[in-house]
Amino acid sequence: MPPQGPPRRPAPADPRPPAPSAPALTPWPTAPTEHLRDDLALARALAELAAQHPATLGLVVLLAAPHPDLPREAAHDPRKLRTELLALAGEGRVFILHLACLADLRPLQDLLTGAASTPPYVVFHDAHFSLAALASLGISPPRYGCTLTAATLLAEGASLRHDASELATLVAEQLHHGLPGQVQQGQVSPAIARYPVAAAAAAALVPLLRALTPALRERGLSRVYELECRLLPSVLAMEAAGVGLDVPGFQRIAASWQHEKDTTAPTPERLAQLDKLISNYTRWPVDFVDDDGRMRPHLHPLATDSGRFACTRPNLQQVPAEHTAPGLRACFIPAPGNRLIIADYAQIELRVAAQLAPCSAMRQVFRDGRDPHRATAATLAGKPESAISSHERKLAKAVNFGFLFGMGARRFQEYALGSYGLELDAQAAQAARDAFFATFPGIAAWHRRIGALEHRSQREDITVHTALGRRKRFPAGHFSFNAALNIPVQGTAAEGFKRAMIDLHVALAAIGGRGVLCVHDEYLAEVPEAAAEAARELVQRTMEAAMATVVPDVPIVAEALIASSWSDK
DNA sequence: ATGGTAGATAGC
DNA sequence: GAATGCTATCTACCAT
Repeated sequence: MPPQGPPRRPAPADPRPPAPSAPALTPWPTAPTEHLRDDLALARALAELAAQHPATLGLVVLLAAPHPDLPREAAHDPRKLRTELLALAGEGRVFILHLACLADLRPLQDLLTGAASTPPYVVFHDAHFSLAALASLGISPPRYGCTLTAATLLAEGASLRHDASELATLVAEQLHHGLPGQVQQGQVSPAIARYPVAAAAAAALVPLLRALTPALRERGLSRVYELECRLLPSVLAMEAAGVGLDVPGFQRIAASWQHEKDTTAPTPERLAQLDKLISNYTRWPVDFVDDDGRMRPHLHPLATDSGRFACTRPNLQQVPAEHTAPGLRACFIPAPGNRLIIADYAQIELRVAAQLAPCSAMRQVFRDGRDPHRATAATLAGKPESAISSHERKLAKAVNFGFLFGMGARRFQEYALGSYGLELDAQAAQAARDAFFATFPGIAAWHRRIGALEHRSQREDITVHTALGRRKRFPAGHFSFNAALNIPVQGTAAEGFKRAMIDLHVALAAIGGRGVLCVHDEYLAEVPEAAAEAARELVQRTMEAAMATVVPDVPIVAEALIASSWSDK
């Protein structure tokens, strides 16, 4: 049961001395382990457990050994491997369920879903992983917690330091690596070999979460912990749904890149771009398209410091847009008889920044239904907003996005040229920066406040947080002004988006639709043709309402449209 | 061979 | 005083 996250970028050097080496996994008394190898034993044991009305259970999933020809990165994938053992702990007892010997899992289903009474609270170490494994057994516990989620949030984006968090990490490490005695070739399976560790971990999970919960509360992390737990069913459903790919169309596009490279003598820049496209995407149909023509990337809701999702295998959050690779997004399509709903937020980062800074001028722009780019352009050009040309607005858009998160005038020159094709001299760049801060004084004050942390950061840790309390800690000497501006904004937007995902999962199911992809502030769903217009409005309203709960003082606008592919506008 | 890092480039 | 940020993945390179 390793943590399921993607490979993280290398952690920044931690200035503190290394943590003492992990103690052996013996802080928890291990109850005698009871093996359940037949349906009768399972039914009897779980009936005893249920009779005691255990409020809280610990549950650990061990997958079967991967087939030798399975790609290594799939070796811990609950979607690709069957579950071999469950370790279930509660009321001082630990059961090992040998699933290969069990034909009828209804007693487990009844216990975990509370068929007879209130469902128990099930503690996982990695709920995302464990719920995926249980889902493939047809079991979806409605009440659960997650020690990995708690530990990750308590780490605050820096290296794990909290004692209890180290315990959580230890559980995962032991499960992954700490085999008690090496597996002998041809003897027991790796899962069987690990059952003592799984049993100990299952017994540890309840006290572990009990230790972590007050820590979450003290750090103001309870709300974001609850959010991350409640989010998981929508993530699992989205991963299970995947998104349809027009494989022949995709292959035609890939072939056209190859053709262009051989035959058209492209510029060095275009050649580099073509090489990148070819190497990145040509193998996608082979590597990532399932037999039903759908791609099912792995979503990682907790893998980033900001709270945004990461996406891997493949990363569908960086599929080239129309201007980079014409026709590519057109290959992402709904199932037959369905339409796509494509929805995203309008200027979400500016709106969140207006909320958090706070900046009354920027809030007022949005409350008036005005355009923030025209507002900046008006200051810049000394004209009323109504008289702004499209060129002036284009410049102001670069100004707003560039300076919001602390870009300097010099860097802005390159940015304006590279991203917007605008040539500016140093004076014009500085004037643009001045105009931005003059238009939005609340933003300027916010930047000054964050800037003032710089010198404190030399000798003490600095922590910033999002609307729901997600924290990012910069260890002393490792402060980043720009990240301190950006992370609360990105993170707050991510939290509103995650709330929307929870609500959309429920709302779409009611009309036969389902979410298929999420890209930071963009949500893709597929819905039956006949429900498309109702779904479009539902998605738009749901997204706006959810974001408004974390950004209450600025109007939130989401735009949703009905489409036949991802490229439709 | 395997593993880690830097730099480039794609997305929002 | 200045300073966009957050990602994943590819290639090239260097180390073991």
